[in-house]
Amino acid sequence: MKIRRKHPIFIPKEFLFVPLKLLCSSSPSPRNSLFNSAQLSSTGTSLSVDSSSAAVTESTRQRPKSHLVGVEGSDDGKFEDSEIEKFIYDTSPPKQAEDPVVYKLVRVEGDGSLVPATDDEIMEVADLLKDESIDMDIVNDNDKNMCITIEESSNATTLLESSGFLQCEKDETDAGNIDAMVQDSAVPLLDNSDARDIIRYSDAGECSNPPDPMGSELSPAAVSGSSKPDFSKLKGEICLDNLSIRELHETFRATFGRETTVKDKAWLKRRILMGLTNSCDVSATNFTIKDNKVPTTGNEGNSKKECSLAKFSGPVRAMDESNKSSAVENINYEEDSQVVSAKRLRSHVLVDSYKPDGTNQEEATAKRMRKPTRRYIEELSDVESRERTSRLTSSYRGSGQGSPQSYATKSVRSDSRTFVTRLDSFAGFQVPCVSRLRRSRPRKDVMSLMLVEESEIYGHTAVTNNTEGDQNTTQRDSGSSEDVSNDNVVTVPTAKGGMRRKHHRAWTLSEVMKLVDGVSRYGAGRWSEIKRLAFASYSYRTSVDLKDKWRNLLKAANFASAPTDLMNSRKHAVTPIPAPILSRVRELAERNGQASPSNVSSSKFGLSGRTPTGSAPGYL
DNA sequence: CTTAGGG
DNA sequence: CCCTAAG
Repeated sequence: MKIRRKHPIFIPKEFLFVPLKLLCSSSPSPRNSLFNSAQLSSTGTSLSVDSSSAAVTESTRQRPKSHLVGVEGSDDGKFEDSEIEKFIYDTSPPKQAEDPVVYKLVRVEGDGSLVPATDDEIMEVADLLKDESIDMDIVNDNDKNMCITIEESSNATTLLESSGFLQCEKDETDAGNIDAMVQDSAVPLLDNSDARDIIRYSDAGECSNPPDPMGSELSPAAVSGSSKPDFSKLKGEICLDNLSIRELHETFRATFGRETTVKDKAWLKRRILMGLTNSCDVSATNFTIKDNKVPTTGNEGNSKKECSLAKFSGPVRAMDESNKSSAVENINYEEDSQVVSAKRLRSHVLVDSYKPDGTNQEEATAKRMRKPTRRYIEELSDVESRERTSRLTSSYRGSGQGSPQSYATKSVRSDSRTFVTRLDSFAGFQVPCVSRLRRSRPRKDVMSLMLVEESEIYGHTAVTNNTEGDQNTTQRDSGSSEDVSNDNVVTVPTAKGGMRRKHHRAWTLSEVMKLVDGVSRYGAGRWSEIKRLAFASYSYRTSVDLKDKWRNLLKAANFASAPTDLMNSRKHAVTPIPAPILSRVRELAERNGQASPSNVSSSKFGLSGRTPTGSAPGYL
């Protein structure tokens, strides 16, 4: 048998696969009512808490903010839009002819209404599916248990990476294995020539899932119960509130094609509603971080969700995890999903394992703990690491630098296997905190600087004093700035065998000018002042940095004054500091009674007179 | 914490 | 640039 891997299918958020049966049942109610009742919105934000569980349960994972609705239904042809028909795969298996599942691709409008997808849109999605080499099997077996498998048939590595999806059945680092698998995997069913192939019906036998997925994993009731979903409950206005548990169960079965033993009415309702929207916005919308805190406490909704999620067994949890991962990744924090326990994704999820009392909460919590961040990982030796960490803790704490109290707990393996990096105090979440291990400066700086700095044109003094703008973690972080952390970080071998980080950020001319200006204004030595006033925007320059730079400038200035050749060579090579600036430096140095290192004797001696250089007299 | 100086 | 010793 072919080896197949379940994989989320990524569909633009505006799109939905909606079973016609549900979408446009012959009921009197408008076709949109169903979804409106579910508070479906194109952004998915209103689909809070419950959507997650629904999504998870359906096991059709996709990128947050995508909706993939999969519910059984039959086409009663209410959609007149002919183009949609193209998307319908109406050749249901012979045996299932009486009750085929027909999906339509629809677009979700901002107001939550559904609009039949146009040809272009269909193709778009189709291409999407195809590009990702995914195919989705919808198995409709005799028991009416729906089995949706999304399989990935190529380039697992890329996909996994891009989706933050964890390699489920394999070892994370085993790329080769993946490749091998990929080659073994099924040829995509998708064929550009026919979008309908995207959705395929097949017998249970074709389901690549482990044998007997239904029987073994579904509650007995599902098997023994009436073999055909009862859609009656789904017709017309959905008014779940008025339904009894019993009815809810019916509806549930109609919606998901299987039974549930859950007794929780509210839960059932949510599940049913959400099952229709099947959004994976879990983390994206619900896990928003506010004020550096994850609203877990006191938020019934969230905690409840957690519970729900926790209820699901392995596969589901894995997906949940991946969800989070990708969500996080959307904010652009690279990470290795390390859902260690991630099993394979399965379409048939065990909803039935849900228990209203929320027993496994800790498990969920534990799961959420892992939040890999590949960056800023210390590769220091244990010794140094410890040293540094302790240092950081103590100084940061006391200084009230205000950065989230999270510390790199460390470690990476060169083989790309990243491990836990940061643990945040709150909610056991690891917040993608981009604070650098920069000594004495863990806060916002990182952000603010990126925006300014490099943008400056060399030699141009136009220093956009962007105030300490606290560019919050929310925005940005995409292209531009990364460098700060990535590049410039050179590891220098230490005597003890450890490696220490060396952040090198070349001083731009404008910075130098600012520095000179600052010195002239506040005087050399008052680095903290200068830093605060003149370098407010250059948060990455510490007062020490300024001091060092000034020292270097002095050296350069005094050195450059005499030999021209050397100066030139240096100019081109290292720091092309314009003569005028050096002059000023010299002038200032002299004014401040600073002796240039290399010139000590001379200055000390013949300082009675003004410095020879034609420095602008009376500057200041 | 800020400076100053050495590495 | 980092580290540390001194106010």
